[in-house]
Amino acid sequence: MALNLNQLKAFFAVAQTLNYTEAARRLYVTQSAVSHAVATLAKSAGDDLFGKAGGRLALTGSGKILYKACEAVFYELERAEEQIAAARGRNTGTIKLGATVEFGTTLLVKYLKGFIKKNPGVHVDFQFRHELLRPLLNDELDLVIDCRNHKAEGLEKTPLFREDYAVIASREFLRAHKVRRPQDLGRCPVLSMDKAGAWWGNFLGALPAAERPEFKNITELNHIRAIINAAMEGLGVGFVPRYCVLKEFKARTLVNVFPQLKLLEDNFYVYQKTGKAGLERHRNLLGYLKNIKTAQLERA
Amino acid sequence: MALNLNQLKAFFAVAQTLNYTEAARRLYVTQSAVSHAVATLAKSAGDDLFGKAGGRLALTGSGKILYKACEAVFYELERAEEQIAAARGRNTGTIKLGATVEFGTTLLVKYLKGFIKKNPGVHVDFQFRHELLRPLLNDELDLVIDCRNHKAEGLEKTPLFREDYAVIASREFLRAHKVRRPQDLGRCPVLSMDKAGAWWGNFLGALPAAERPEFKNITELNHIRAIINAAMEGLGVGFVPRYCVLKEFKARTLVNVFPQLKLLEDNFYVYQKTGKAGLERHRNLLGYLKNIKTAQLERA
DNA sequence: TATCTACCATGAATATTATGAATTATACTA
DNA sequence: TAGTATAATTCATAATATTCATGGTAGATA
Repeated sequence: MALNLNQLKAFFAVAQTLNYTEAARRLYVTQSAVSHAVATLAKSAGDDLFGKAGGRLALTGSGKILYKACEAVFYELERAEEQIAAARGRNTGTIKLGATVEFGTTLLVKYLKGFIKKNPGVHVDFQFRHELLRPLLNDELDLVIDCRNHKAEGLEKTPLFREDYAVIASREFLRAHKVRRPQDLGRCPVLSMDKAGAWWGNFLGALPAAERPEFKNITELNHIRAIINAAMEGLGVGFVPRYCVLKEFKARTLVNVFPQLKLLEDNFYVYQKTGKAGLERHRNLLGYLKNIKTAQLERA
Repeated sequence: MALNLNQLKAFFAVAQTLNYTEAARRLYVTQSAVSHAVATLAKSAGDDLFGKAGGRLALTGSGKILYKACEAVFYELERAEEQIAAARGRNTGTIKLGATVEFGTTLLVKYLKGFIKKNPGVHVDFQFRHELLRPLLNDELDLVIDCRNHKAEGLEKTPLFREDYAVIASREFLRAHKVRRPQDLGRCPVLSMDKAGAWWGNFLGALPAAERPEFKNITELNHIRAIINAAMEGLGVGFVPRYCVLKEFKARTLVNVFPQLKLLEDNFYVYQKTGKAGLERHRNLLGYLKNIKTAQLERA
């Protein structure tokens, strides 16, 4: 079994994407090259590495064993590479950083300016989307900032800071719908990230069962900025992280509907694969991110 | 830094031998190939991996970092390779087993017949020498059985069994030298593995200080079998593990000089690099070896 | 069922990379 | 200073990886 890093890389990419064509794209070679590489590797391993389960590509038992080894091997080599550079006074490497759309576009890019300046050798790429877990798991992203609670094998989670939420609406809307108490929202159009209304969970959870409104009219909007704008237009009440609407509160274009209500808070976490947690550039970025305080966010 | 396993292997071999020519021999390629490989690797790492300290080759800082990574990487890959084979019902791989000369040649080879039969896929190579630690550390040996106490970074030690020693001499010799008590050995020719007489340490340590003989006449012989044969020829008194001379005692060609004396015992240990301890073939062999009881050795 | 479409496998040609033989360079030794 | 052991070079060649062009297959679509 004369192993070979190129073949292992090809195998690893296929294993992560479960798609030869996509793996080839990721490696900047042709699909044929990947196919050849994996075939040769399988031959020298003496066993097929991929099989087909219901039309889909899937790792065989041997494939799974090799995949684990590849993870360890590549992370180990990456670590060594970085250390060698670091020992010579250079920090290097790329961090593919993921975050939710609103947080990323409005705050993260601004706040990270300092980190990027401090670490000129480290390149940071951004991906702002709602789906963050899968890209993290198959190495499309290295580091992810999310307020959702993920659990997965080999994933490391670091708490960052707390965000609190606010119920928002325009002045006119409130007047028109006569909103006084939480129950009143039952008869209002409600803006939510999801049709089921789970998005409002933190709000509902903060209320005694008797006072919980039952939403009749939910409008789905898959971006927080869209919810904010819709609320300003008087299309409904929204529920968003407070840091997103500080300006609007100040400009009085939006109202914090229940300012006295103590809402359950969500925690922002940084997620990364355990194997990557040892990377210096990851540790540096994490250290930087940990200094983010909600206050600073509000100032930003 | 486009790494490559061949280059890493070349580098690793050079790092272990600190000699390009020797590394080449080990990899079954020419010195030129190794030189090329390491040079290319160094270029892509952006730093020299070896430097010369007083004419001797030595790892640079970057080299040391890479060496650590290589260790992890190669052991990881080897483990994967073995697991893949094992998952398909085959046990494979080679174990380079080291032991002291006398123990290895007389007992180990016999006793391991069972293991070799049970594990047809696993190949065992033997190296019986006195110097076992260094070959173990630079991977010339995978597993070493030794009664000496070694301590080194990243080395794992498993106790096997105890051996006890005996002072031996021929009947004629004892008569001629009138040996009755330990002190009498001071005026006898003494057979030892080392000129300094440290070999007899366990014997001397078993005696109260007052009864300790001071050897005047030490003959160095670097094989236990040689000591035994010399003792039989009447060239001196020897000090050897009891299991080596059971036959001679029975045939009355040698005498157990102080049978009543409770000699300090030495423990036999199996040593292996920590990284290799996870290998299945290692675990199997260790399990087999642990079943060795002194009694069985005597029967063998 | 015929026809797409999105995949992956294969074979031959080509580009790239590793290796070996021979030689030169270097450093230590006597 | 020559002698020895070792590493670096150079250049030709062998081995390997990659591409290009093509064929095959399974699932989806009409």
